[in-house]
Amino acid sequence: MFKKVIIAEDLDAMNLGIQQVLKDLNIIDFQHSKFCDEAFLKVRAAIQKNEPYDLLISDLSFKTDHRKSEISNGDELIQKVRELQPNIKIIAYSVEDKSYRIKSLFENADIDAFVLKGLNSIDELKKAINLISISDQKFISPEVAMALQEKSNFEIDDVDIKILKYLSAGTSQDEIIEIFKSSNVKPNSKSAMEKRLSKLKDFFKANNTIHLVSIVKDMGII
Amino acid sequence: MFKKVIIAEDLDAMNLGIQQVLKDLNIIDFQHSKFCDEAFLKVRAAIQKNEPYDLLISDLSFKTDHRKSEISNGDELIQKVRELQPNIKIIAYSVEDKSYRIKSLFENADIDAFVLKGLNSIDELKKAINLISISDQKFISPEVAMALQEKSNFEIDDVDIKILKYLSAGTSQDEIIEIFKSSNVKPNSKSAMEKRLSKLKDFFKANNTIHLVSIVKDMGII
DNA sequence: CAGAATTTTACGGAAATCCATAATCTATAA
DNA sequence: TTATAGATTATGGATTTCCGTAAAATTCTG
Repeated sequence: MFKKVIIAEDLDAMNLGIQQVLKDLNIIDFQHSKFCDEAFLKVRAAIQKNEPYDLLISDLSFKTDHRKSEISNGDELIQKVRELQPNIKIIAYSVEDKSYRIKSLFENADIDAFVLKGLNSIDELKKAINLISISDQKFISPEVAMALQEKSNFEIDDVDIKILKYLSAGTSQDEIIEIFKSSNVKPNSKSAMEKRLSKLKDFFKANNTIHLVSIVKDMGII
Repeated sequence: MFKKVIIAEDLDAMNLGIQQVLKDLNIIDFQHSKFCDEAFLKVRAAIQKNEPYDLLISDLSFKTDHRKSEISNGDELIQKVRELQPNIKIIAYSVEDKSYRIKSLFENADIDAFVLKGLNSIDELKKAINLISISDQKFISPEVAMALQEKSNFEIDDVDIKILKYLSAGTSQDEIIEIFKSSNVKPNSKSAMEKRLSKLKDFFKANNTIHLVSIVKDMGII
């Protein structure tokens, strides 16, 4: 079982719940941070003291603070911790249920478990901790398990995301083309833009561009 | 101090935190529901048994369940409980920080306190409970206190919301007009629609309709 | 290198939206 | 009743988006 755990979670009420879980599992050496930056510093300090954490439980979304922070969300924190300490086990514990993001956490940050905050998440969190403490298996909440199976034949690339972000920020298609041209983004013709949008609308089953932006916003893609 | 409390909160980890607060305040008679419908039924049952609750602490957003539910979110629950039992005290406890929605809770559902889930929300929750238990004062988390001051000279009415919702669902302006006509919504001409949209875009400083929908989605208005 | 396949770009007409102006309707007060 | 202000609707033209077709460019393949 894990000996030393760090929790990154901003909501204090939620923190209490997680700590209860750890106590139930007889894990007594744990610390928590309400800020990503702080959590990262603690991880680094622990390594330098040669007493590294062996488990990170991190939320994904954090309240944006008045003070400027290096790391603004859980995804980034997880990514940086993984780079710093490749052997640490990481559990993402979040209400985020969009397969796109969950998939990316497993693929890019190589997390060990994804537990969906929900009606029975405390049990799942316990299960996840137990499982990954004794093996290298991955744990994922059943409600979102299919997220990993879903392989979309259609890949959304960075340019697509860029276009969608510009659109949702009120930029017209022509303006986006101008921006792309002046910043040397590869396909930058009116036709290419229209074709991309058409594909996106097709893929997301959107009736029009407003609908498309609305959908991808809901999905957390932008 | 309150004698009998009901909590409506779906996330179990969060529930633990709230229950800890109540215990700290020596409130022992409390129940919680993970579903809005269930919470409402409990409130009604308590009234019929002549042992009504004197405090409701409710989250705003709930996981949508597979089973169809009458009441789908905290706003509706609060509204219905307020109608059923006008003298009950109500605390909304949520991460929602959009002034539009908070304002509406105080004005339409006459809630007694709004506590923002955050870094120090447990203290605030205690303060809120203490305050409204001994007086009829309102409590609101300092982070969002200005929400109530903000008086917008421009009123967004139900038709505006309806239009924005239809737009974000992929309905074209012409289609919305048809829908309005066949359901006898008052202003239902192309011009009226365009004028409304123009005012909304002006008010929200949106460049175009995509931008507008994007903004109001971010603000939680739709 | 030649040819094929794919991607990018160009073009044009249809449709939708945007925007300003004017006409019509409605309610209220003199 | 009539005048007037405000709201609703109508109209038309400019702009933008939509969508299909086709040319041009690039990449892939043998």
